[in-house]
Amino acid sequence: MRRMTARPANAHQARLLRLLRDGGPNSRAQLGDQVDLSRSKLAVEVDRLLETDLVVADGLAASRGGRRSHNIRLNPHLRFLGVDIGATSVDVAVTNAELEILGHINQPMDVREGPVAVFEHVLAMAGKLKASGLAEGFDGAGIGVPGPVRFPEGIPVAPPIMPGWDGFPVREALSQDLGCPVMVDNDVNLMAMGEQHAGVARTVADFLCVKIGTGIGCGIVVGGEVYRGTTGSAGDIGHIQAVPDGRPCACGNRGCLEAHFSGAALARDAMEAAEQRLSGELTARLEANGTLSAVDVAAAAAAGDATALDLIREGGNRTGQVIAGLVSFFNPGLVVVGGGVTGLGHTLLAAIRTQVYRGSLPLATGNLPIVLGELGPTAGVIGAARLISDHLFSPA
Amino acid sequence: MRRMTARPANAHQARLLRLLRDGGPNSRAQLGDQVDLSRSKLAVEVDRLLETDLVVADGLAASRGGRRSHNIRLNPHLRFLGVDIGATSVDVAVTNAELEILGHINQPMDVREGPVAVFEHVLAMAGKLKASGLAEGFDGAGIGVPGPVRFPEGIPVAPPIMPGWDGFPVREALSQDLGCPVMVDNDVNLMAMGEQHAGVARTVADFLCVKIGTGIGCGIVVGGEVYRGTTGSAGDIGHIQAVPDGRPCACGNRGCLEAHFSGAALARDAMEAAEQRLSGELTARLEANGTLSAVDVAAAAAAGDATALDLIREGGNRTGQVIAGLVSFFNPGLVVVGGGVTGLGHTLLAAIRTQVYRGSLPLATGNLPIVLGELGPTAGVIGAARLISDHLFSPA
DNA sequence: CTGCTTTGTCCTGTGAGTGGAAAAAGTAGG
DNA sequence: CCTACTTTTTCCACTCACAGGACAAAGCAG
Repeated sequence: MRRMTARPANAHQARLLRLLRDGGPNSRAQLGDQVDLSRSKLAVEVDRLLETDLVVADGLAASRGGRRSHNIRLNPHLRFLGVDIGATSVDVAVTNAELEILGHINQPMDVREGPVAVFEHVLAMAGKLKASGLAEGFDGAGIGVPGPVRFPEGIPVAPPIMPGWDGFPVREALSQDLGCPVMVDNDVNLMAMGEQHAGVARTVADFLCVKIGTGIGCGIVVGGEVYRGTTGSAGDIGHIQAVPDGRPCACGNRGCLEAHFSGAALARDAMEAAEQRLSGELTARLEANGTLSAVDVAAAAAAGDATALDLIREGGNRTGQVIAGLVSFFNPGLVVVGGGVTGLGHTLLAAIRTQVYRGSLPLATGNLPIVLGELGPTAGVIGAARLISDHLFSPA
Repeated sequence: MRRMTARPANAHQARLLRLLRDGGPNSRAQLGDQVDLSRSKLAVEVDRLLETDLVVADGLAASRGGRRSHNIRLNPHLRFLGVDIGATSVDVAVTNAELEILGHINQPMDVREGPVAVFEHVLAMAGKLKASGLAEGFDGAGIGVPGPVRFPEGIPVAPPIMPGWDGFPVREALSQDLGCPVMVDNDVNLMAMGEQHAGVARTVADFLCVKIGTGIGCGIVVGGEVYRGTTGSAGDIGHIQAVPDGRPCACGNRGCLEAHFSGAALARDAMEAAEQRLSGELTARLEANGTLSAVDVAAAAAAGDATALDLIREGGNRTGQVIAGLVSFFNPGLVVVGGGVTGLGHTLLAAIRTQVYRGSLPLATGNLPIVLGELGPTAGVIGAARLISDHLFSPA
């Protein structure tokens, strides 16, 4: 199929496209109820969208008591590619225009291999998805990278954990390789957008999305829009000081949150505990695999191992203290906790909640849900698809 | 003079009013350069504004090489009232429609007297300004209160330092008493708007405005707009934990920033030091006045008193550590420090800068100015006038 | 006094958008 | 099957905002 290049010609069309994206197939009459346009105007704009092929007719809707309305929907052949590059693995997914995941591949990989090597893999994965018949091509792609991004240009800037990416023109390069429009953002921001689109944050305008993976970051959503800060590094909370004169961190300071709790820190702590034979469960796992990761800690905790639980609780406390400060400052309507370590589940969440509810004022915490993300590993790729669709479904 | 009740009829008129407010008198031709409207359309809108009396003709402009253009300006009889209620004093000012201060009164007062008593004073002060011939009446008033506000309704909610104000309908009551539209906001937010309108933050879209007075608060500006949070308590950084297991705070926790550094905390520390005879300067002042305030510490520091300087430095360090965290999180383009204790000047600022530049990542601090507010005690009232003018100069 | 520039006004054309009328396509009830 | 009522869709005339050109008014430079 020829790829779509059309873009909405005006704000009305953009509005309609987003309604169809978020609400699925819809009758013309239903659309009319949601936008404030006269029937005539609506008909004109819908007809123009049909001409662009972005939208197709989809039979007749059920009657609402009178003449049946014509259904329309986004072209079912539209395909978005969502790419979520983590520190140690990559997720690639294909979605339709309604941002439903049609296929999803995860593959371990080290970002430190550099952009060229990583994108080779990504393109291969995208190729595999195409080959399995899910897509003939892509109409747009969203890319998440684990570091700050100069958003308008789609270029990583000074990313601490991915040297070699600094200044690499991700957007331009991938746009070339994929032959479609591309948008690039921080992986944490994409997770926030994912949870906003299809997860727990659907109805909240101002919220925080804390992602605890190899590192720790925080997506900030203000008035329904991701806030990226002046240089694109907003939400970089991993290097907030959590422990005065605490552990040395890769950034040069001491006591950074990330040095005390994150996938990497947790694995290291677990290894230490295992070597000191503090925990039978962890020691056994270490001897079995030769190494330990956050997953092992989660499993040990699930098995009731006290040491593992203590590690999680202490990390949750540290994280909760930092979040408590952010809650006081930002007064969000929701805090979402996600990322790799969410396998630690409710032990972690309980520790965070305790600290936040204790450390912030009642007015800020009174009606503040603190919850785990709903989408797990798909949040990032859904957010990526959402990013590019927001871009494409806006007036040219 | 009859008070103006007119409001702009559309976004174009609102735009023009704001241009005249921020840029002063302007010729029709100059306005044409700034808005993207045809000359005919512009002429129509300007004529309509002239009819409303919000705008008046103001002679001929200098020639720009051809026919001279007609100047127009906001009606010079328009008057806004700016009220900044602090914990221990109140500022009331009259401005013209260009938000220039025509008269300004400050008066000591305790907010804990409650809203009725305070507003009696405020109305008396407004009356005094009227009596001195600065205004015949007010076309709008902005009110700042030292606590969280449910913004749309203009009602304080659960303000810690002003019991008795909780739920008091400030906006409605004052609107009645003054006979003009009223908007209410947190005093810190108003300070931020003041510095944005006429101070150091004129050209910055995303910035933080830290106000250190009796308490500590932080105005958050995102994309040029004040961010107030879900319940109106955003920026309430006084109760972020700055010292683990630190001093007990009025809020019930320990180690809150406000308990360790603020006008009140500083005064108490100074008294302690004076009583222990650690500082001749402070002891002398204590004996002379019977009490000490932040002003005394500032004076002692200016005289080179080591104890006073230490107090300031330590407070600055604590504050700087908290701000460092906020900078990592928010990635602002500017940090403004203001409020009562700015008398402490560069000693304070240096301590804050040291902590922020040390404690945040280079990408966030690389090009981050940290400066003192430019407007001093007038920031609040200018911000208040700006608040109500933004409201009035928007489409009805 | 003569060109040239800028500013303001007038006027007409265009395109977006509204809202009513009527046709088309249903449902519900006799 | 027919009738009365609903909802949806199309068609059309009308309004309104706005752009942009023509032209007059006003000023500058020589």
